[in-house]
Amino acid sequence: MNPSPELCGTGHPIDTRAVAAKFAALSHPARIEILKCLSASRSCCCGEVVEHLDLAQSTVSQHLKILVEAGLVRFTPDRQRSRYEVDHEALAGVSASVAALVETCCRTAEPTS
Amino acid sequence: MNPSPELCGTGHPIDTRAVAAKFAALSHPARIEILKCLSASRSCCCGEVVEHLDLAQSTVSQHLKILVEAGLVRFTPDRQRSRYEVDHEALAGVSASVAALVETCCRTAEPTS
DNA sequence: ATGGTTCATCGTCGATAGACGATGAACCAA
DNA sequence: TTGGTTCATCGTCTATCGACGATGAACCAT
Repeated sequence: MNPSPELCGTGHPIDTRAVAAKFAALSHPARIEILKCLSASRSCCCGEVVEHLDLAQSTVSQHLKILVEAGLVRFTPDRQRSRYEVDHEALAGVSASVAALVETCCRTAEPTS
Repeated sequence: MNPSPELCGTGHPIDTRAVAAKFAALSHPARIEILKCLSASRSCCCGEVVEHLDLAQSTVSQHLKILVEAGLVRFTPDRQRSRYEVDHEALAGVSASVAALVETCCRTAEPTS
């Protein structure tokens, strides 16, 4: 699957699997909606997200877990509530990864950097 | 699933489903590897990609199809070959979508950096 | 025409995703 | 203690993903 960590020889690594994992976490509409919901309220408990999403509580909980495991959302237990908030730095990191990927794919030859 | 096209009320739309679809296309390591391979050679036929990827030809063909359907790769039949090349603009569009999402998710908090 | 490439598609198969309801733990209020 | 919340987890079910080999179409060669 991944014969070499560096395929195109541009001198820019880009951890393929890690990047793909981030994308996978963002590849479901509900999870993007959750991100927007979380950011709109700065932080939410699970129940608040459920109100916005028209999905069962267990389903939302699963999506939240996926986002947390992907490192895009921070989780803080708060009494019987659960605080979820966007990890802005991590999200910015994804943005940077995408930008790097795009740059790699547009720099069709010379090993810069 | 998607009760309103605009959830967080920031005035920034972001088509959730479309963005999620783009991410889904990028959510597999092989497809990212293919993108890097394509960009490294400017354009490839299917067989060239197969050489790089250690996957069956039919599998690679499927991945290429997914990328084409997602609008990230352009396809041009060329005799018995098939030319595949990265759609740089589309890829840049994904990058912009991510940036917009990040911005949306950070606007309610402090703009640290 | 014949044979060799290249590639997309089909059918299959196992694994995973994504949805749900049910359940139980942890917490609060009375 | 009792009862009501909130939430994570479990078990289940269906649908899709991702892999493969086989097949056939389209295209060179000779």
